[in-house]
Amino acid sequence: MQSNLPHLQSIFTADCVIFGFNEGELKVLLIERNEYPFKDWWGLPGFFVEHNETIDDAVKRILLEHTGLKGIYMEQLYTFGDLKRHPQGRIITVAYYAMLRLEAVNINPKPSTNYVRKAQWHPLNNLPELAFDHRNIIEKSIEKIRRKVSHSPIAFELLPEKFTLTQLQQLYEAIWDKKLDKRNFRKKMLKYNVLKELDEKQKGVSYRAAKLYKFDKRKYNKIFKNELNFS
Amino acid sequence: MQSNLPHLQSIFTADCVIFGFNEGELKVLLIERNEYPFKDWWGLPGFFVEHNETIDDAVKRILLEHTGLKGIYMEQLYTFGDLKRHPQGRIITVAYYAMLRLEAVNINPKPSTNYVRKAQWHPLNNLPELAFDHRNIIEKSIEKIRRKVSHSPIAFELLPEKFTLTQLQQLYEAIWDKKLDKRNFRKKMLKYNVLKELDEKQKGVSYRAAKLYKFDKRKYNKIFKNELNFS
DNA sequence: ATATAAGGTGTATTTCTTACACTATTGCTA
DNA sequence: TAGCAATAGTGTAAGAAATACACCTTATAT
Repeated sequence: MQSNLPHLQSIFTADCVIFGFNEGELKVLLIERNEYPFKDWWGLPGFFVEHNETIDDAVKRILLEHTGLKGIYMEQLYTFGDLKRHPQGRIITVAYYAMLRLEAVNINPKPSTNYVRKAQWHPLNNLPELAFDHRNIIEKSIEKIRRKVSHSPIAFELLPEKFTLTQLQQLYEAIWDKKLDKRNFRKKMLKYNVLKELDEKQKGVSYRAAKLYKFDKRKYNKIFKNELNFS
Repeated sequence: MQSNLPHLQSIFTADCVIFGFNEGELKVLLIERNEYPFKDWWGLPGFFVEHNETIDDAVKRILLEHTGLKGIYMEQLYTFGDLKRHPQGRIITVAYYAMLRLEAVNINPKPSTNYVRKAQWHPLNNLPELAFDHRNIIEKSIEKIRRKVSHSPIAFELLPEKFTLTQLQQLYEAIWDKKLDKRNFRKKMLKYNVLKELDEKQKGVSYRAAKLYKFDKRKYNKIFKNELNFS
């Protein structure tokens, strides 16, 4: 191969769609922008990728700078490249998504970058108007997790470590936006044999407390080489 | 929103993974490169995206210039951005894939661009050494179509308009790289009710000729709002 | 003590999946 | 032209999974 080829640059951004689940609702983590374009608007955590970092690294760095979140595993979703999506020219963006335990993480109220004023969870069903094509990116993400949740146990990533079967069911209902049958749901979930029943009950509720369960990752890895079928 | 923002550029490429099916084998369309880097190597059809075209448009244009193929519907697969994937610097590439009826299309033996010497089908199980990270891109594509073929009838895109059930079965066997039971396969396929039996038989074979079938897209669209489950 | 609110449980029916082997048809060739 | 070679085409029984459906239990609050 010939050397001394011209060195080319590339300028593009990476955006993060971070899902959480709380009080029976799916939430998305948004930031309030402190810079043009779309100054003062809400949008996804996202920024330019540097020349010397992979996209995977960039998206982690950006999430950390914007929200304080660290060590989150994100998956690539899609690359958006409409000509009009960015006012400064055709800037493509590579979008990533992740699902996490909302109550197990701390959002930094004061981001480490001046480009962002603050980060905040917003219910998926009641989003503000968003910068760029971020609304569209979120919609694509939710379609993705709907497909993904059918054959892989990602839903557990959204729940606290110890959860009740009702919480688990509510999560599936929120993702699919439809009601499920309680008995059939439990039968199916328990049959997969990836839940570990704990000797512990819910606390602080004013009705009969439910048993708590844990997702048993070891059992899961043993039993399923490839894919489950939660649907 | 403030105007007079600086105008930014972006330099990146788009690559095409085009699958065909023929003689019981999956094939990929490769081009022989006529330019540095990787001059004389085989690789995927792919090139730089212009500033005034969407990625979707670019990938269509590039495929046409490299192979003569027109009007092919491609879906985005993934964006690859390793630091070392391109010798001219960190050039990311947005990969697309498509499946098509190999015998229904004509590959242009003389590409309309000087960057490419010729285009040719190669069996997936016997690929030459490839430029850049194109091997990796092809592997990701085959994983994608394996997942996709389980819940959507894309396999029909690879077959000639009229096909036998054995051909259909061989295609699924090639995609999943495993043998299927003939009786169960036929039962399941016919039950979905998206095949139309024709009054016609295979010709030119030296054994009992098989019935020909067509994929009935109208039936499909009527019956299934969302997804099938071919698995 | 009673009301409230959610937890927790089983069965019958239907549908889907799987495993499995022989006869039928056509063209070729000795 | 007999028969061989090669693939087409077909059914059933058993087990697994999906679905539809309603009532009693338990903890807390008043």
